[in-house]
Amino acid sequence: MTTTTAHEAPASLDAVFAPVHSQTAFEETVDRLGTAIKLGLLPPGTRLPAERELCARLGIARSTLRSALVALGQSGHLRATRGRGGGTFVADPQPPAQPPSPEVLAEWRDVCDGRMTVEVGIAVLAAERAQPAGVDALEELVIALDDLLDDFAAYRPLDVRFHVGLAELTDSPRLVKQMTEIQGAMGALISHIAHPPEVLDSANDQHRRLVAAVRRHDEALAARVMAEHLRGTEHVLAGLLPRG
Amino acid sequence: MTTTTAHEAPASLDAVFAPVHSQTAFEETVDRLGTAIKLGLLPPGTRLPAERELCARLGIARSTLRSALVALGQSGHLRATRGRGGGTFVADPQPPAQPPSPEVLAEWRDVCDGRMTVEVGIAVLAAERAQPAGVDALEELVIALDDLLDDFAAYRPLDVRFHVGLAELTDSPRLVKQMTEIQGAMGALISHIAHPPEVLDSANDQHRRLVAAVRRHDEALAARVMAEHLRGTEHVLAGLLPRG
DNA sequence: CTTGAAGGTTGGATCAGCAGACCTTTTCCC
DNA sequence: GGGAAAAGGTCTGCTGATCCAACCTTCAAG
Repeated sequence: MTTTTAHEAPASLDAVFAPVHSQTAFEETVDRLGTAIKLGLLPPGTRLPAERELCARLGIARSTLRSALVALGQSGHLRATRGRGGGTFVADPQPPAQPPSPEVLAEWRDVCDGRMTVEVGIAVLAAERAQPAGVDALEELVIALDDLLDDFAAYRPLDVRFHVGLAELTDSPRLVKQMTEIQGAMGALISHIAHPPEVLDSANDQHRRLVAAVRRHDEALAARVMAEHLRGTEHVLAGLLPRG
Repeated sequence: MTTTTAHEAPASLDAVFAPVHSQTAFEETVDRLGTAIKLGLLPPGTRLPAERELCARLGIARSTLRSALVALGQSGHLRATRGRGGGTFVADPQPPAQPPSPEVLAEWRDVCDGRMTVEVGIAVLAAERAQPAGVDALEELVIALDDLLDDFAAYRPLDVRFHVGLAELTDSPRLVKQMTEIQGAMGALISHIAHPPEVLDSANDQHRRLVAAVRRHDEALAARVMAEHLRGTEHVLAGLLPRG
C-alpha cells in the first residue's frame, strides 16, 4: 500500500499531534477573572455580580465558581463580605504582581510575535472602520495617560484600556477577546521591568499619532505607528530577558 | 461604600463574564484531528501513528483517544484495519463536506475579521523574516496551484498549505497554530460555494505577488496584497450569505 | 506456523462538575 | 425592635469524563 505515515511528515504536523491540554471550567474561570483584575478591567473596589447570578452568566455550577473565587481570594485578588449588602469585591490594594514564571519567559518572543500580528491587524481594521465617537474616547484616554507618566502602576490599566478600546473600534468580539488575551500575556512580562517617564512619554506620543492615523482612516500609517510602538517594548525586553 | 458594581460596567466586560465553554479532551481531539483532515494537512491515505503512540503524544488516555477515533471513523473521515501492518488511515475518498451550521453562518463576518488581522499580520512578519529557502517552497506551491484551477477540491488543500507555509516563515508556533485554526474556520464557510477557474486564477496571481513581496522583504506591499486577496473571498461570501 | 504489531474490549478507580437544599451573617425597612 | 431579604458559606449525592491496566482478536512478516 502506498501510504504516507504521519509521523515522518514535516513540522507542520507537530501542532496537530501536540499535547491536548483541556482547561477545566475552574481553571478557565480563575484565568478569566484573574486576568481581568490584573489588567485593571475590574478596578480595585469593583463589586462582582452575586455568586448566584455570576455562575448563571458563566454557565457553570455555583460550586465551581466558588472554587475559583476562593482561589482568587487566597491569592489576595478578591475579598468577600457576608450579609445583605455584602458581596465579592476586587481587593484594594491589589497584591504585588508575581515575577514571570520560567515557562512564560521561555516563550516571550512567541508572545511578542503574536502581539505584533494581532495589534497591527487590529490597528488596520480599526483605521478602516472607526467611527468619530469611538476615536474621541481613545483621545480622552491619551490625554488621561499624559498625567500618569511617572506612575506605571496607574498608567498600565489605562494603557490596556486604550488597546482594548482600539480593538472595540473594529466591532468584532473575536478581536476584542484576542486583544484582551494578548494583553494579559504581556502583563506578566512587563510588570517587572522599569518604565521611566521618558519611555512612557514616548509611548503615549505613539498612541497620539495612532489615534490621528485612525481618525484619518490612514491604514498604512496606523500599521506603521503600531509596529513602531510594539517594537519599543520588544527591544526593552530583548535587553533584559534570556535568549535574545 | 463607593464601589463600582461590575454588572453596570461597559461592554468590554461582557467578554469577561461570557459563558465558560470548557472543551473536554475528547472534543478537542476530535476537533484537532478532524480539522487537520478536512484541511488536507493529513491527506487521504495517510496513516496515523499507532494508538498507543498517539495517545502518549497527545497526553491523553488511550480510551479517550479511541473515542475520538471511533467518532471520526463513524463520520467517514478515518478507517481502521486490524492486525500487523494495519493501523488507522485517513479515509480515501473523504466523505462529502457538511454544509455550514447556522451558528457558523451567524458569525461569518467575525471569522473573516479574525482572518484579516491574523493573515495580514503574518504576511508582514513573514516578509520581515523570510529566508530564501522558505520562499522557494512557497513558490513551488504557487506553481503547483496553477495546474489545479479547475478543481477546487484539489486546489483547496494546497491553498491551505500555502497559507500555513507563510505562517511558518515567521518561525512562531503560536502564529502557525492561529493560521491553522482560522483556516479551519474558513473551510466550513467556503467549501460550499462556487469557485470558478477565473477566480482561482486571480487568487493564485495574488499568491504569486505575495511571494514576490515577501522575497523582497517589502512588508507594506505584502500587507496590501494579502488584504486584497482576503477581501476577494469576503465579497463572494457577502453576496451569498445572510446579513450582508 | 509462530510471533509481533496493530486495533478492539473490559472493568474498576478517580475526579471535576452539576444540582439543589440548607446554614449563617448582615443590613434594610416597616 | 423584628422580620425579610440578600448576600456568602456549607453539605451531600450524583453523573460523566478520564485514566489505568490488563486482556482479546486479527493478520502479515519471517
